[in-house]
Amino acid sequence: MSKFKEILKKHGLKFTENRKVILEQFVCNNYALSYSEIDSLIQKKLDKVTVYRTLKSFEENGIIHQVIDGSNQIKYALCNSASCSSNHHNDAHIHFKCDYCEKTYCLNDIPTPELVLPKGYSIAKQNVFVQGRCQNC
Amino acid sequence: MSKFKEILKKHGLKFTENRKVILEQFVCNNYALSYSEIDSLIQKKLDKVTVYRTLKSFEENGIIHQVIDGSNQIKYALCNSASCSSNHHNDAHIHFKCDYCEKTYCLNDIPTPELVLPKGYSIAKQNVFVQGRCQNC
DNA sequence: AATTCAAATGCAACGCTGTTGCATATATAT
DNA sequence: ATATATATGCAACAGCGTTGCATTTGAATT
Repeated sequence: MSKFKEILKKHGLKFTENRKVILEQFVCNNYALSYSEIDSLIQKKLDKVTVYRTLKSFEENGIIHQVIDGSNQIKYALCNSASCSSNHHNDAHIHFKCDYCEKTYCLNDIPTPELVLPKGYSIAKQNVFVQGRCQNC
Repeated sequence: MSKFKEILKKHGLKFTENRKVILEQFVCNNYALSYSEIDSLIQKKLDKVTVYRTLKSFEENGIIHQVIDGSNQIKYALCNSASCSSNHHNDAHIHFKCDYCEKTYCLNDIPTPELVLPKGYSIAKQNVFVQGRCQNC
């Protein structure tokens, strides 16, 4: 069984050519992707509805997670396979957006810091992203 | 001189009725506002181009700063008057988005934490926002 | 108070993001 | 080979944010 088929199966998704093509982009690129980036990267021309729905089902099944980087587009990146499964995400790491190459990377090894908020606030989720210059720029 | 006129003057902007109306929303609401929220809050019907351009000039002149809260809309909140001026923002505090009332607040007293990144990354700006339940919900 | 001029505003038009409803195609289990 | 649930594509739509251009207006000057 191909690598991509395996990943899809493991997360309870049918294998289709379109899903393979989209998943491949996440596996082969180590930065967060938006719809428009995926559309540019792939050869096969997919309807945008297909892409958006595929992204949503990947997210719901623990394959990818949303990455917020202030771009006003929804971006996604591969989950750290160990920690995420269907309907239970665990992506509490920092994201880094490079101001030069404009790519946003998961820093999977850097957890989000512990914060203390004023009385009355309860924390459900933390989002930390850092802008600056990346290793390659 | 009215309060609003004073603020605008101090930041080098002409006083206009439209600017007054928009600035008023930021002064009277202690949470971050998007274009559509401003449009709903104000009585006078303004062209959206005017609102967007006003927001941009407020930002450029140190009156408001962008607030990223994963909503995929540009939001802004008043700057802490002490620390921001034209073309020099200093808003390194945490933002809190309430999952219940869906408002995003500046926690001006909670600075963004110090982070240590892997070799090769340099930090220009940090963005931290926390989701959860706010004081009022 | 009238004049002037740069700056602010409004309008029209546009491109992009993301979504919904519905008809058709396809992966997989039988 | 067949059946069926699901994936896909198409059409249409609503909202965000921007640009170009013509008009209006704030405020400085006379």
